Amino acid sequence: MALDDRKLDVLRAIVEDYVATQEPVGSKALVERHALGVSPATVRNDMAVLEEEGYIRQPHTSAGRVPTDAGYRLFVDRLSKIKPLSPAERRAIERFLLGAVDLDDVVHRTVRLLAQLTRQVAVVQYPSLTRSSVRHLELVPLSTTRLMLVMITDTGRVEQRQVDIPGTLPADDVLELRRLLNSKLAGERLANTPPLVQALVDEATEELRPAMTTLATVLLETLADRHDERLMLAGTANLTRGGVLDFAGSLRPVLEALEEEVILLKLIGEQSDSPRVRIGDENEFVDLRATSVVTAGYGPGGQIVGGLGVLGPTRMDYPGTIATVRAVARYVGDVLAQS
Amino acid sequence: MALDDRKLDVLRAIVEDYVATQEPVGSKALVERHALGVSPATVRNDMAVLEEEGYIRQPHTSAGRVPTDAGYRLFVDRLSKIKPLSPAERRAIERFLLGAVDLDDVVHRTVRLLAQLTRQVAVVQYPSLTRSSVRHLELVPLSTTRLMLVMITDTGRVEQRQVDIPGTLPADDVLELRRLLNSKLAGERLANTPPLVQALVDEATEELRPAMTTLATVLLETLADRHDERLMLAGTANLTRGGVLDFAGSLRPVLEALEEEVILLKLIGEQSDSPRVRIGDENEFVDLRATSVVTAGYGPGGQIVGGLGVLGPTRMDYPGTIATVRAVARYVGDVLAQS
DNA sequence: ACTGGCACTCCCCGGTCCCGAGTGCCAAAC
DNA sequence: GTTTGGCACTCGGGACCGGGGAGTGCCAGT
Repeated sequence: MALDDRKLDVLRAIVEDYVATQEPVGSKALVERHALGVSPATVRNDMAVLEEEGYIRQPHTSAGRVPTDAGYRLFVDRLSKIKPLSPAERRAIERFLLGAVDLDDVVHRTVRLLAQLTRQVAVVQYPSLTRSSVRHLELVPLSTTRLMLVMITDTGRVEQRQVDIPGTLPADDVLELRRLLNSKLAGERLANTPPLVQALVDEATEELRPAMTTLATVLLETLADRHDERLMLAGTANLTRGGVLDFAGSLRPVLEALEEEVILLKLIGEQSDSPRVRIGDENEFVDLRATSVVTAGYGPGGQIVGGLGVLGPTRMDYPGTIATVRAVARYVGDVLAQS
Repeated sequence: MALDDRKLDVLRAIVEDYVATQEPVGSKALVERHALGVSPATVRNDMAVLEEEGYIRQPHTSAGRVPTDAGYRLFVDRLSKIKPLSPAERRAIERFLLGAVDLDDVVHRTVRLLAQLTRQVAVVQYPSLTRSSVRHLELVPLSTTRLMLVMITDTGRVEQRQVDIPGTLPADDVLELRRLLNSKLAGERLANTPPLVQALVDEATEELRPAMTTLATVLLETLADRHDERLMLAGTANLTRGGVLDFAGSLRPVLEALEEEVILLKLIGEQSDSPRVRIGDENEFVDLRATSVVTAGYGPGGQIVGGLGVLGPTRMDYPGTIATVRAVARYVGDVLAQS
């Protein structure tokens, strides 16, 4: 059976009421709170259809209805308009992010801002190294056989590694190594550097070859392993709002999933510009089947360099959350662009 | 009334049993599990005294006894010997920390290790800037009017700031600025730098003065404001072990306190070498009155540069936790020393 | 000083009952 | 055909109750 407009209205009303009250909503309460223009009995018939179609369900016989994941999905896709943020909210975001002094500070402020605005758990990924470009490479001699390699990217990330050089290295050679590294790599996207790094090794003079080889190894490792990706979390306390009841039984698995960076990176990685919503069991991680995740990519000038998002109970304010995530992602992109 | 040895034994037994079982312990169970050599009735008399003295209490009439905060305190101070860690544990710590590639990685691994070993919430403070020394300062030109100032410390911290220079700055001047900064500041403890920075400004030539002044401002800000201190958290999921029951009613306030970096910094800041234990309401933060905190300072070669610790229910395994915190703090100090 | 005995207290657990919200269905009305 | 009012029914949740049991405090005896 196709769902006519009124049934969709009923579904929307159920979602909105349930999100607001956190209690199963009955037919009578529905007609009282919303101007549906029909009687409770009619609403009951509609509800029966909606239930048959899998959009709502009863926690137990003779309780009100609660949206299913499919119901939320339909609501998000077709029934809700993204609320524009109020000018006050926009100003708050802007003011909060503009004071940041470095990338850590940007990420830190962003994640707290997101958690505060959405009243949920927020996650922000640092700009991915492979999607950044080299701005500058620096070599700092620590001893005659040891260097610190510092890489600064255009997204503000600074990576440092200690490198043990085979044999000793005169100061002039260090300068020459630095010059070579920067002339070849500065401005390049890190994803493109492996062949360039190899070329540096191949072209190095006899004296510099061993040191350059070591440096190359370290550089490539930096890109290859999991150090590429970092992230920051905030707002876990928000999981306990509205009683622990939100999370069927226990929020333990959710907290555990939040500690697994691999999981979080999968959630917020590979994003597009506009927010993506995963509802309940659309999520690939079983521990998060009671939660919904709203994520978006961010980056300077439309180019995506990282992801961010929030996580909360499936019973969440989707329009508001989506609007906030989108707005914050954009502002973060702007902040990164101007630095 | 003074507490004779047997009463202290009884208290110790109560603490140990309660920590193990998480249930109020009665006189009968006590004589069964511990070789006290007396009858339950005698133990009951002792318990009555211990209760009168405020070391234990009954949740309700005719339940077993539970240690009070004062009871735990006495236990920690006089009744428990620090368990030495097993060789296997020591090896695990060592292996886990040795693979770290940079400071972020050290802190990250440390906090996860602590959380895992103690099965509680772990906090690790980054080495405090004011207690570190400058290893190197680098200036990277971003444009003709903008520099990035990168400061590398001996504890591995790397701080970066963007600096807008009044007027344009030739490449040679940048090199000269860098030379000046490093010659004056390299090797100095950051706490001692403010007068040195001022001297740099005073001694600067006409051309360099404006740029140097700006750089000085940024440097001093970096030390002054809260950016000095950072920290990392792990193991919040452990708060939910043993049911939510641990935390009288709700763990909400605890999670909220954990989000307040100011609170955490106060907890783990200003540490001495040996672990410090705060039990229940000894804690200055009301939100943490149901928790105990075990903290220690760490740093290379006995010099303290930061703090770390764990937080859990007052009902925790103090000897084990103290031993772990101490061992981890030492190993972190070693790792920092050799880098 | 320690112990065994004993009465007492009070939590916990299971069962029962009642209430109310909400439903499904049906026949009547529009 | 759709909507509506009526009505019987279901079931969760809270209140109430009563027995069992763990644990205690106290006392008299050794």
